[in-house]
Amino acid sequence: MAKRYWLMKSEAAVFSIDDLARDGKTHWEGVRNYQARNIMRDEMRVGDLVLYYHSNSDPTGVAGMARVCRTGYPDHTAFDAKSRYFDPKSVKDTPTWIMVDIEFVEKFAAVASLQDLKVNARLDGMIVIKRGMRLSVQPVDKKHFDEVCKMGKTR
DNA sequence: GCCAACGTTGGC
DNA sequence: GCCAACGTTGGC
Repeated sequence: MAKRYWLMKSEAAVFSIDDLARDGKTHWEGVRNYQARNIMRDEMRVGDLVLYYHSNSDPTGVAGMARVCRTGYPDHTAFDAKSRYFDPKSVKDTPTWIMVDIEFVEKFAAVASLQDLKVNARLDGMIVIKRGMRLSVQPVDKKHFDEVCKMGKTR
């Protein structure tokens, strides 16, 4: 199967590209949206590349690149009553929520800001720049992926 | 099945 | 901090 490309959002204050660089890899826990879950459960493969997006940040935008290193498996934080991601409706036999693991690839020289993504005609149609788009795990066309990487490396 | 109310996301 | 857009819930 051909390699696919994704974008994943994280609040920079919660877990940033610097945190990922420090730790090397991480569990992508806490996704509580069915569309995003379905992507992680059904579509992500080891080796797929990920644009690492900082939301609620200054600037908000793509801060680096990561790679999927483990395919979907149950998100254990949903079972933990003390976790902020606890979901009493998710039971261990039939887990509602799924996570993947991703590993650090690189931090961009400069954040490819949302503002810059929006004005780049080569990125027309990219999901993340659509108004009101909240999906935290989303597919990215290869041509868009390559263009964002170029922006991150050359600015 | 409809849809109003509610909670959350996330840009600004 | 504000608030628009969105997803989910629950009454009917």
